[in-house]
Amino acid sequence: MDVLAGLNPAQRKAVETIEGPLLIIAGPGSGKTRVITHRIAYLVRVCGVSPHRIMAVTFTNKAAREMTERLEALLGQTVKALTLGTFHAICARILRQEGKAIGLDPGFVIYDEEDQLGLIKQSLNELDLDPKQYNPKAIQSAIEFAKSHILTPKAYGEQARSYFEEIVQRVYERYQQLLAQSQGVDFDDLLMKTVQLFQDYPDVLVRYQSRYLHILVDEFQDTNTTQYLLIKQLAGKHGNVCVVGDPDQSIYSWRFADLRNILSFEKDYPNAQIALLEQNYRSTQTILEVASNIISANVQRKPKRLWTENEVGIPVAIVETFNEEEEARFVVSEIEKLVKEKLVSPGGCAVMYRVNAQSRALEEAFMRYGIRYKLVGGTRFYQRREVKDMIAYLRLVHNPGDNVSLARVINVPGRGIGQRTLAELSSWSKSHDVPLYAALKQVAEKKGPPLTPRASFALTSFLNLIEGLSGRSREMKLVDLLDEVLKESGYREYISSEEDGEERWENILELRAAAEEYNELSPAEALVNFLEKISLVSDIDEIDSLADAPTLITLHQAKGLEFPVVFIVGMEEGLLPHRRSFDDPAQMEEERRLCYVGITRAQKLVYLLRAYRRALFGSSMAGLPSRFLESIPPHLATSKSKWEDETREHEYTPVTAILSRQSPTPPASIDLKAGDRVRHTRFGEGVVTDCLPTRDDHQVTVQFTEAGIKRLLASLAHLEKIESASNMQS
DNA sequence: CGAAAGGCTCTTTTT
DNA sequence: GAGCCTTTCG
Repeated sequence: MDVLAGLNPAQRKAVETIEGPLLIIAGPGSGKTRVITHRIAYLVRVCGVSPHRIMAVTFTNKAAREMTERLEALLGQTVKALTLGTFHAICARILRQEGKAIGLDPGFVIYDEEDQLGLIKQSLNELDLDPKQYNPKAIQSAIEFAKSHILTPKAYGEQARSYFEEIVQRVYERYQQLLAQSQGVDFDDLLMKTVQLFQDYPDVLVRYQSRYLHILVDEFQDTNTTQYLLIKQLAGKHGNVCVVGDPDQSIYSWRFADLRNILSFEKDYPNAQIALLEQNYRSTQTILEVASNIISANVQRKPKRLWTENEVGIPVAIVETFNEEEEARFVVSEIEKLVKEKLVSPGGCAVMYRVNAQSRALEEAFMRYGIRYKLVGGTRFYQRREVKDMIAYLRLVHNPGDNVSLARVINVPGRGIGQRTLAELSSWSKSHDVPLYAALKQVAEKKGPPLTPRASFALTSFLNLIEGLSGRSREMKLVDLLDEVLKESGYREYISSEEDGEERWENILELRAAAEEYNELSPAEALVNFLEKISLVSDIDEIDSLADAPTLITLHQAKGLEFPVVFIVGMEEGLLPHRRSFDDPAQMEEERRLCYVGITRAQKLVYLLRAYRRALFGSSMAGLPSRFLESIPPHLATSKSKWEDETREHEYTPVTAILSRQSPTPPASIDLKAGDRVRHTRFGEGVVTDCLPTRDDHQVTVQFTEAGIKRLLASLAHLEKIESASNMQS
């Protein structure tokens, strides 16, 4: 097997350069995943590197899974020895192994953002701070900022510049104490604590440094400072670090991803080599040109020239509707039309938007037309209340010290344990410096806080419930334990009495099915592995990703995907770009990148829609067209207003008509015809074989001496006529 | 203790 | 328009 076969020169360089630091700048659709997998295969197959000594970091579990599959297909063997996963999963593994050194219990729980917010509110409460004055979400974000920069509460306090930041420091401090009490960590802790571990224990670091001969990081433009330092630590010995990314697709600065990581990689690694992947295999020339025009307006950017050998394609459609309902109707009926004409399958269409709230109008329209659709995102599976409740029970059984889970389910289903009782219990446990669970035990022995007999009884029966489950958990299959929890806690009856009980019950069954995969492991192992998996996975793997239906997705989530046809809705000032970015040029550039990411997902067709009025957050408001639309050269687009003036509809040529048009509108004159000799900056010299007028341009077919036959758009290709056909004849 | 009612906020969300 | 929180009342 030749792992270099079929790669273009730039890709080849990216695969073959294995010594020292390498920066791969990979434009959209440039075969990035292919390069990464081939590179690993090259290391293993050609260079004889043991998979055990390679680390590959991805940002999502999905990406990790896909990479594993492609790699196994390429190598024809499993790659278990390879360290391949997300930053968080890799760090969690290291910390379970080595965390004892920094006082971390190997059985630590990983709390998600909701748990995190709960702990922040609790901290505020304990510090007598008003959550109305100090928004818990803002504090959550500030703590995330701190942890993304390896700032401990103390260090954060030292750099605090405002009163709010001082408040944050106090909350952060308390919050960490609460986490420690429950032997819990949050997502950011996984990264920060690993870096700290390596900082404080050089011998541990050396072990890992020595092991990893080669390190690969995907989506490098979205790494934060902590992740950057982690990679720097790990690569500290061998220095073979390969990072892959595209600054133009950096859209997570609000999670403190730092574009400087990729922009200044060469500074930090002076001997770094660079591979530029600029050939696009995904989109038409027109789409690529539109995208390039949009992104070029950014100032904070290294210029990059994307090109493609794909066909010229069709102008993007800019459509204006009266409101979001009409916008949605247009999308749905257009999809229906395209599908009917067999131009695309339903699953080849995607509708993208800035905020999740926009999906509602679309969903309604799809439903009204009776067309199935796939909604990506929304409330994720493991975030659902009932699923989290069940997980909390399991966590509690596994680790009774888990105060967060205990607080979550102590009165779910209702057992008459109200706020009053809980406050009593928690203040008692705080003053005696023991976990809530220990306080419960004291209550049962009548040594706890003074409570009414009623409350006392309720607490004791909850304790007995958990004790009983814990006792039996050691010899039960995970699924049986789950069933036991459902039965003994009364959750089953509770759920069926709920509003949408049926749906919630089905989610529980789904969780149960996920638990069944752990049947072969010992009860203890099964529980631990199950809990680990679900805390690091955001969703059950796209359940009906196989269904042939259009996808509804946010622009953020669309990164890394591709579709033949892409609709971007809500191209309005305030939405895309989002109003929150108005006063910050850096954020405005990120909005632009977001738009760029959306457009570059498309292979064949792009529709950009905007509504004159839009109902969002209750009220309906008129909005101006997005400034990003102004970056699109008019000759690359067709526009249509569906409402302002019905006569204007005639200006718009439906895509279907363009696709099937035989005799086009009379084009503007052009100075090229068949037989002309021309020169192109990239392809060199050639002869025009055909010149076909399009809507307001010309598609020129050229037989190049070196590069073969290419179809080019006259306005873009900058063809220089070097010899006229008539001259040759005369 | 818990249900009902009114007030406030509101982006994106790989882990 | 919905979800979350606080307040109020039975």
